[in-house]
Amino acid sequence: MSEKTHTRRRPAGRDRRTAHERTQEDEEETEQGGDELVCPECSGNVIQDEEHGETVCEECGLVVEEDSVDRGPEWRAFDAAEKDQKSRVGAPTTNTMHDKGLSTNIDWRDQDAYGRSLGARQRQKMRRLRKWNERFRTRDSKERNLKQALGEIDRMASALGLPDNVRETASVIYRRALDEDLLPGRSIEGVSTACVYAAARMAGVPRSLDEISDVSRVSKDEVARTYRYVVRELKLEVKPADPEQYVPRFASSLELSEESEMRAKQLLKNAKEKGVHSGKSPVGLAAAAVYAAALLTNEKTTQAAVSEVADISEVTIRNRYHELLEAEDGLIA
DNA sequence: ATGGTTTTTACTGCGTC
DNA sequence: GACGCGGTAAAAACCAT
Repeated sequence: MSEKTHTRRRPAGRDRRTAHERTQEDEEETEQGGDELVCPECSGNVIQDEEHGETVCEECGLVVEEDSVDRGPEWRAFDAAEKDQKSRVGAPTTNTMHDKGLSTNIDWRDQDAYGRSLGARQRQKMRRLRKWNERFRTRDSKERNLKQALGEIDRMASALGLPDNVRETASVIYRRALDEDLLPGRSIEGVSTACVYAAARMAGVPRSLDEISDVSRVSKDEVARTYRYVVRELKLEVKPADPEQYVPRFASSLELSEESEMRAKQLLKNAKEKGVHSGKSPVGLAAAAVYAAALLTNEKTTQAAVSEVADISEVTIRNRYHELLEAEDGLIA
Protein backbone atom coordinates (compact mmCIF):
# COMPACT_ATOMS: atom_id res chain seq x y z
CA MET A 1 0.00 0.00 0.00
CA SER A 2 2.56 2.54 1.10
CA GLU A 3 4.71 1.46 -1.77
CA LYS A 4 2.12 2.56 -4.27
CA THR A 5 1.14 5.87 -2.81
CA HIS A 6 4.65 7.21 -2.91
CA THR A 7 6.09 8.10 -6.24
CA ARG A 8 9.58 8.41 -4.92
CA ARG A 9 11.68 5.35 -4.98
CA ARG A 10 11.62 3.12 -2.00
CA PRO A 11 14.22 0.62 -1.10
CA ALA A 12 13.11 -2.97 -0.89
CA GLY A 13 13.94 -5.55 1.70
CA ARG A 14 15.96 -4.72 4.72
CA ASP A 15 16.35 -1.03 4.01
CA ARG A 16 12.66 -0.51 4.47
CA ARG A 17 12.97 -1.06 8.15
CA THR A 18 12.84 2.04 10.30
CA ALA A 19 15.67 3.45 12.25
CA HIS A 20 14.59 1.71 15.42
CA GLU A 21 14.81 -1.70 13.86
CA ARG A 22 18.15 -1.26 12.31
CA THR A 23 20.74 -3.65 13.43
CA GLN A 24 24.26 -3.00 14.28
CA GLU A 25 25.53 -3.78 10.86
CA ASP A 26 23.13 -1.34 9.24
CA GLU A 27 24.28 1.29 11.61
CA GLU A 28 27.87 0.81 10.55
CA GLU A 29 26.95 0.81 6.93
CA THR A 30 25.10 4.13 6.97
CA GLU A 31 27.33 5.75 9.46
CA GLN A 32 30.62 5.00 7.87
CA GLY A 33 30.99 8.28 5.98
CA GLY A 34 30.17 10.33 9.04
CA ASP A 35 27.82 13.16 8.02
CA GLU A 36 28.72 12.81 4.35
CA LEU A 37 26.37 9.97 3.61
CA VAL A 38 26.44 8.21 0.31
CA CYS A 39 23.61 6.48 -1.40
CA PRO A 40 24.11 2.74 -1.18
CA GLU A 41 22.76 2.28 -4.69
CA CYS A 42 24.14 5.03 -6.87
CA SER A 43 26.73 6.53 -4.54
CA GLY A 44 25.22 9.97 -4.98
CA ASN A 45 24.96 12.57 -2.24
CA VAL A 46 22.36 12.03 0.43
CA ILE A 47 20.39 14.95 1.88
CA GLN A 48 18.04 15.44 4.77
CA ASP A 49 14.40 16.10 3.99
CA GLU A 50 13.41 17.82 7.19
CA GLU A 51 9.80 18.15 6.29
CA HIS A 52 9.22 14.49 5.87
CA GLY A 53 11.82 13.35 8.33
CA GLU A 54 13.54 11.34 5.72
CA THR A 55 17.02 11.03 4.35
CA VAL A 56 16.93 10.96 0.60
CA CYS A 57 19.51 10.41 -2.12
CA GLU A 58 19.88 13.47 -4.29
CA GLU A 59 20.61 11.50 -7.40
CA CYS A 60 18.23 8.61 -7.49
CA GLY A 61 15.68 9.66 -4.90
CA LEU A 62 16.24 6.60 -2.81
CA VAL A 63 14.93 7.00 0.69
CA VAL A 64 17.88 5.93 2.73
CA GLU A 65 16.33 6.51 6.08
CA GLU A 66 12.76 7.32 6.83
CA ASP A 67 10.94 8.50 9.88
CA SER A 68 14.04 9.88 11.46
CA VAL A 69 11.92 11.51 14.12
CA ASP A 70 11.28 9.25 17.02
CA ARG A 71 7.72 9.77 18.04
CA GLY A 72 7.84 7.59 21.10
CA PRO A 73 8.74 8.73 24.57
CA GLU A 74 12.43 9.32 25.06
CA TRP A 75 12.30 7.88 28.55
CA ARG A 76 11.79 4.38 29.67
CA ALA A 77 9.43 3.27 32.39
CA PHE A 78 9.66 0.00 34.21
CA ASP A 79 6.32 0.03 35.93
CA ALA A 80 3.02 1.89 35.81
CA ALA A 81 3.85 4.30 38.59
CA GLU A 82 7.03 5.33 36.91
CA LYS A 83 5.18 5.80 33.67
CA ASP A 84 2.77 8.18 35.35
CA GLN A 85 5.60 10.09 36.84
CA LYS A 86 7.66 10.45 33.76
CA SER A 87 4.90 11.12 31.30
CA ARG A 88 4.56 14.78 30.47
CA VAL A 89 1.23 14.55 28.70
CA GLY A 90 -2.09 14.94 30.43
CA ALA A 91 -5.64 14.10 29.58
CA PRO A 92 -6.55 14.52 25.94
CA THR A 93 -8.24 17.78 25.10
CA THR A 94 -11.88 17.56 24.29
CA ASN A 95 -14.20 19.74 22.28
CA THR A 96 -17.18 18.88 24.37
CA MET A 97 -15.98 21.29 27.00
CA HIS A 98 -15.97 24.95 26.21
CA ASP A 99 -12.35 25.31 27.26
CA LYS A 100 -11.29 21.94 25.91
CA GLY A 101 -10.82 20.83 29.47
CA LEU A 102 -7.88 23.15 29.89
CA SER A 103 -9.27 25.36 32.60
CA THR A 104 -7.71 25.57 36.01
CA ASN A 105 -9.02 23.31 38.69
CA ILE A 106 -8.28 23.91 42.32
CA ASP A 107 -8.74 21.08 44.74
CA TRP A 108 -11.21 21.71 47.53
CA ARG A 109 -9.01 20.03 50.10
CA ASP A 110 -6.75 22.22 52.16
CA GLN A 111 -3.76 20.06 51.55
CA ASP A 112 -0.55 20.49 49.73
CA ALA A 113 0.70 18.21 47.01
CA TYR A 114 2.00 15.74 49.52
CA GLY A 115 -1.27 15.48 51.41
CA ARG A 116 -0.13 17.57 54.36
CA SER A 117 -2.70 20.01 55.61
CA LEU A 118 -2.05 23.67 55.06
CA GLY A 119 -1.34 26.35 57.57
CA ALA A 120 -3.93 28.99 58.36
CA ARG A 121 -2.35 31.55 56.05
CA GLN A 122 -2.18 29.16 53.16
CA ARG A 123 -5.72 28.06 53.76
CA GLN A 124 -6.89 31.64 53.52
CA LYS A 125 -4.99 32.08 50.33
CA MET A 126 -6.39 28.96 48.77
CA ARG A 127 -9.88 30.00 49.66
CA ARG A 128 -9.39 33.30 47.89
CA LEU A 129 -7.93 31.59 44.87
CA ARG A 130 -10.81 29.17 44.66
CA LYS A 131 -13.30 31.96 44.88
CA TRP A 132 -11.74 33.95 42.12
CA ASN A 133 -11.13 30.97 39.94
CA GLU A 134 -14.77 30.12 40.23
CA ARG A 135 -15.80 33.65 39.46
CA PHE A 136 -13.75 33.81 36.33
CA ARG A 137 -14.79 30.42 35.19
CA THR A 138 -18.50 31.03 35.50
CA ARG A 139 -18.13 34.46 34.07
CA ASP A 140 -16.61 33.36 30.88
CA SER A 141 -18.73 30.29 30.66
CA LYS A 142 -21.66 32.68 30.62
CA GLU A 143 -19.95 34.81 28.04
CA ARG A 144 -19.46 31.84 25.80
CA ASN A 145 -22.99 30.70 26.36
CA LEU A 146 -24.24 34.11 25.42
CA LYS A 147 -22.09 34.27 22.36
CA GLN A 148 -23.44 31.02 21.05
CA ALA A 149 -27.01 31.91 21.89
CA LEU A 150 -26.77 35.24 20.16
CA GLY A 151 -25.47 33.50 17.09
CA GLU A 152 -28.43 31.19 17.14
CA ILE A 153 -30.85 34.03 17.64
CA ASP A 154 -29.39 35.85 14.72
CA ARG A 155 -29.56 32.81 12.53
CA MET A 156 -33.16 32.06 13.34
CA ALA A 157 -34.24 35.67 13.08
CA SER A 158 -32.84 36.03 9.62
CA ALA A 159 -34.24 32.69 8.55
CA LEU A 160 -37.64 33.96 9.61
CA GLY A 161 -37.10 37.36 8.07
CA LEU A 162 -37.52 39.13 11.36
CA PRO A 163 -36.38 42.75 11.66
CA ASP A 164 -33.41 43.85 13.71
CA ASN A 165 -35.39 45.15 16.62
CA VAL A 166 -36.76 41.68 17.19
CA ARG A 167 -33.24 40.35 17.39
CA GLU A 168 -32.42 43.04 19.88
CA THR A 169 -35.38 42.14 22.00
CA ALA A 170 -34.63 38.46 21.79
CA SER A 171 -31.05 39.11 22.87
CA VAL A 172 -32.17 41.21 25.78
CA ILE A 173 -34.57 38.52 26.91
CA TYR A 174 -31.85 35.94 26.62
CA ARG A 175 -29.47 38.02 28.68
CA ARG A 176 -32.06 38.36 31.36
CA ALA A 177 -32.73 34.66 31.32
CA LEU A 178 -29.04 34.08 31.74
CA ASP A 179 -28.76 36.54 34.58
CA GLU A 180 -31.65 34.97 36.39
CA ASP A 181 -30.07 31.55 36.07
CA LEU A 182 -32.86 30.17 33.98
CA LEU A 183 -30.49 28.20 31.81
CA PRO A 184 -29.39 25.28 33.93
CA GLY A 185 -31.35 22.25 32.85
CA ARG A 186 -32.36 23.83 29.59
CA SER A 187 -30.65 23.86 26.26
CA ILE A 188 -29.20 27.01 24.80
CA GLU A 189 -31.02 26.18 21.62
CA GLY A 190 -34.33 25.85 23.35
CA VAL A 191 -34.06 29.04 25.30
CA SER A 192 -32.82 31.12 22.42
CA THR A 193 -35.63 29.80 20.26
CA ALA A 194 -38.15 30.68 22.94
CA CYS A 195 -36.64 34.15 23.13
CA VAL A 196 -37.04 34.67 19.42
CA TYR A 197 -40.61 33.51 19.62
CA ALA A 198 -41.38 35.82 22.50
CA ALA A 199 -39.59 38.76 20.91
CA ALA A 200 -41.45 38.33 17.65
CA ARG A 201 -44.75 38.34 19.45
CA MET A 202 -43.88 41.32 21.55
CA ALA A 203 -42.79 43.26 18.50
CA GLY A 204 -46.13 42.60 16.85
CA VAL A 205 -44.69 40.43 14.10
CA PRO A 206 -45.62 37.03 15.46
CA ARG A 207 -44.51 33.79 13.97
CA SER A 208 -46.31 30.57 14.73
CA LEU A 209 -44.70 27.90 16.82
CA ASP A 210 -44.48 25.77 13.73
CA GLU A 211 -42.56 28.37 11.82
CA ILE A 212 -40.25 28.88 14.72
CA SER A 213 -39.49 25.26 15.34
CA ASP A 214 -38.85 24.78 11.65
CA VAL A 215 -35.76 26.93 11.80
CA SER A 216 -34.73 25.69 15.18
CA ARG A 217 -33.07 22.49 16.13
CA VAL A 218 -35.56 22.08 18.92
CA SER A 219 -38.93 20.41 18.85
CA LYS A 220 -42.09 22.42 18.91
CA ASP A 221 -43.04 21.03 22.29
CA GLU A 222 -39.80 22.08 23.84
CA VAL A 223 -40.04 25.56 22.41
CA ALA A 224 -43.53 25.94 23.79
CA ARG A 225 -42.52 24.61 27.17
CA THR A 226 -39.43 26.74 27.41
CA TYR A 227 -41.31 29.76 26.18
CA ARG A 228 -43.94 29.44 28.88
CA TYR A 229 -41.25 29.00 31.45
CA VAL A 230 -39.27 32.02 30.33
CA VAL A 231 -42.34 34.21 30.16
CA ARG A 232 -43.40 33.17 33.62
CA GLU A 233 -40.02 33.57 35.22
CA LEU A 234 -39.20 36.84 33.57
CA LYS A 235 -42.73 38.16 33.87
CA LEU A 236 -42.73 39.20 30.26
CA GLU A 237 -45.76 41.05 29.02
CA VAL A 238 -46.94 39.10 26.07
CA LYS A 239 -50.49 39.68 25.03
CA PRO A 240 -52.34 36.89 23.29
CA ALA A 241 -51.49 37.05 19.63
CA ASP A 242 -53.66 39.44 17.71
CA PRO A 243 -54.93 37.98 14.44
CA GLU A 244 -54.49 41.35 12.77
CA GLN A 245 -50.77 41.08 13.16
CA TYR A 246 -50.66 38.17 10.79
CA VAL A 247 -52.60 39.91 8.09
CA PRO A 248 -49.87 42.03 6.51
CA ARG A 249 -47.57 39.09 6.15
CA PHE A 250 -50.17 36.83 4.60
CA ALA A 251 -51.42 39.56 2.35
CA SER A 252 -48.02 40.32 1.00
CA SER A 253 -47.15 36.66 0.51
CA LEU A 254 -50.28 36.37 -1.57
CA GLU A 255 -49.55 39.63 -3.35
CA LEU A 256 -52.86 41.14 -2.43
CA SER A 257 -53.65 44.83 -2.61
CA GLU A 258 -53.56 47.28 0.24
CA GLU A 259 -57.27 47.44 0.01
CA SER A 260 -57.75 43.78 0.73
CA GLU A 261 -55.38 44.08 3.62
CA MET A 262 -57.48 46.87 5.06
CA ARG A 263 -60.65 44.92 4.53
CA ALA A 264 -59.18 41.92 6.29
CA LYS A 265 -58.28 44.04 9.28
CA GLN A 266 -61.72 45.57 9.37
CA LEU A 267 -63.25 42.14 9.27
CA LEU A 268 -61.17 41.11 12.21
CA LYS A 269 -61.94 44.24 14.19
CA ASN A 270 -65.60 43.70 13.69
CA ALA A 271 -65.34 40.05 14.59
CA LYS A 272 -63.52 41.01 17.73
CA GLU A 273 -66.28 43.30 18.84
CA LYS A 274 -68.82 40.62 18.23
CA GLY A 275 -66.74 38.21 20.21
CA VAL A 276 -66.71 35.67 17.44
CA HIS A 277 -63.26 34.65 18.30
CA SER A 278 -62.83 32.82 21.53
CA GLY A 279 -60.48 29.97 21.71
CA LYS A 280 -60.14 29.97 17.96
CA SER A 281 -56.63 30.03 16.65
CA PRO A 282 -55.58 33.57 15.74
CA VAL A 283 -53.76 32.32 12.69
CA GLY A 284 -56.88 30.65 11.37
CA LEU A 285 -58.87 33.78 11.94
CA ALA A 286 -56.31 35.90 10.15
CA ALA A 287 -56.16 33.51 7.24
CA ALA A 288 -59.91 33.48 6.93
CA ALA A 289 -60.05 37.25 7.05
CA VAL A 290 -57.47 37.52 4.31
CA TYR A 291 -59.37 35.08 2.18
CA ALA A 292 -62.69 36.79 2.79
CA ALA A 293 -61.17 40.18 2.04
CA ALA A 294 -59.76 38.92 -1.21
CA LEU A 295 -63.20 37.68 -2.13
CA LEU A 296 -64.81 41.00 -1.27
CA THR A 297 -62.35 42.95 -3.34
CA ASN A 298 -62.58 40.55 -6.24
CA GLU A 299 -58.96 39.55 -6.12
CA LYS A 300 -58.19 36.05 -7.11
CA THR A 301 -57.01 33.77 -4.40
CA THR A 302 -57.83 30.23 -3.52
CA GLN A 303 -58.39 28.74 -0.15
CA ALA A 304 -55.54 26.43 -0.92
CA ALA A 305 -53.18 29.35 -1.46
CA VAL A 306 -54.15 31.02 1.78
CA SER A 307 -53.94 27.77 3.63
CA GLU A 308 -50.48 27.37 2.19
CA VAL A 309 -49.04 30.67 3.40
CA ALA A 310 -50.90 30.62 6.71
CA ASP A 311 -50.11 27.00 7.35
CA ILE A 312 -53.69 26.31 8.29
CA SER A 313 -56.13 23.83 6.86
CA GLU A 314 -58.66 24.84 4.25
CA VAL A 315 -61.46 23.53 6.39
CA THR A 316 -60.56 25.90 9.16
CA ILE A 317 -60.45 28.79 6.73
CA ARG A 318 -63.90 27.88 5.49
CA ASN A 319 -65.34 27.67 8.97
CA ARG A 320 -63.77 30.93 10.11
CA TYR A 321 -64.62 32.96 7.11
CA HIS A 322 -68.23 31.97 7.32
CA GLU A 323 -68.30 33.21 10.84
CA LEU A 324 -66.56 36.39 9.82
CA LEU A 325 -69.06 37.09 7.09
CA GLU A 326 -71.96 36.34 9.36
CA ALA A 327 -70.68 38.82 11.87
CA GLU A 328 -70.29 41.34 9.08
CA ASP A 329 -73.78 40.78 7.77
CA GLY A 330 -75.20 41.26 11.19
CA LEU A 331 -73.44 44.61 11.27
CA ILE A 332 -74.79 45.76 7.92
CA ALA A 333 -78.32 44.57 8.52
C1' DA B 1 -55.13 11.14 33.13
C1' DT B 2 -59.59 13.08 31.35
C1' DG B 3 -63.12 15.36 28.89
C1' DG B 4 -64.44 19.07 26.04
C1' DT B 5 -63.20 21.98 22.27
C1' DT B 6 -60.84 23.07 18.05
C1' DT B 7 -58.22 21.71 14.07
C1' DT B 8 -56.93 18.46 10.67
C1' DT B 9 -57.48 14.69 7.58
C1' DA B 10 -59.87 12.35 4.15
C1' DC B 11 -63.61 11.88 1.29
C1' DT B 12 -67.68 13.26 -1.50
C1' DG B 13 -70.65 15.99 -4.42
C1' DC B 14 -71.49 20.16 -7.07
C1' DG B 15 -70.72 23.68 -10.47
C1' DT B 16 -67.58 25.93 -13.82
C1' DC B 17 -63.98 26.53 -17.22
C1' DG C 1 -61.45 16.11 -16.59
C1' DA C 2 -59.31 19.38 -13.58
C1' DC C 3 -60.20 22.86 -10.41
C1' DG C 4 -62.25 25.53 -6.76
C1' DC C 5 -65.44 25.19 -3.23
C1' DG C 6 -68.67 23.44 0.39
C1' DG C 7 -69.90 20.01 3.57
C1' DT C 8 -69.31 15.91 6.78
C1' DA C 9 -67.39 12.44 9.90
C1' DA C 10 -63.77 10.71 12.33
C1' DA C 11 -59.11 11.34 14.07
C1' DA C 12 -55.79 14.18 16.17
C1' DA C 13 -54.22 18.03 18.76
C1' DC C 14 -54.90 21.20 22.29
C1' DC C 15 -56.22 22.90 26.80
C1' DA C 16 -57.90 23.26 31.43
C1' DT C 17 -58.80 20.49 35.18
